Amino acid sequence: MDYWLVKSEPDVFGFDQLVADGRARWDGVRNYQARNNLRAMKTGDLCLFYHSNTGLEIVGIARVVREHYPDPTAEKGDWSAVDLEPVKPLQRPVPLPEIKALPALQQFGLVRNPRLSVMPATSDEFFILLTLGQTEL
DNA sequence: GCCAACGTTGGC
DNA sequence: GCCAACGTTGGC
Repeated sequence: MDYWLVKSEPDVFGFDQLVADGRARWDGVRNYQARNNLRAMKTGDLCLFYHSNTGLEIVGIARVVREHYPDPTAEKGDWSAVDLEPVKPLQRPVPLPEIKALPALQQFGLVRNPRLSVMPATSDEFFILLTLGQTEL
């Protein structure tokens, strides 16, 4: 089991939308590093769901329900998508400044490379963030 | 709306 | 293959 963090702008597709839809195709990624992370996802892996641009907090947990396949929104190039379903919202969203301030999270992708849209998390990082979010699996 | 950071492109 | 220019992302 691996852990990840995915970003989405809530104005475009927020966690509430994922809950409402029950399932979503995670497409439109056009960055090789992010794409390679998508390709490394396995069914059952868990993703922290982060709201970028507005919100700036981790708001929920999602699960990979379909492993990577060619991104149907890509007109050219070699891009991939996965499918996600919601697991649960965090009882308490975890804001970015709090993540940046924690010594234990200095290696976390959100802190080290804030522009990457799909990134791995270690299990330590994942569960620290769940604790901050006052949420259990 | 600005700007810093990063990735990508293209000329040489 | 290097590097400058440009575009995009995302925090502030």
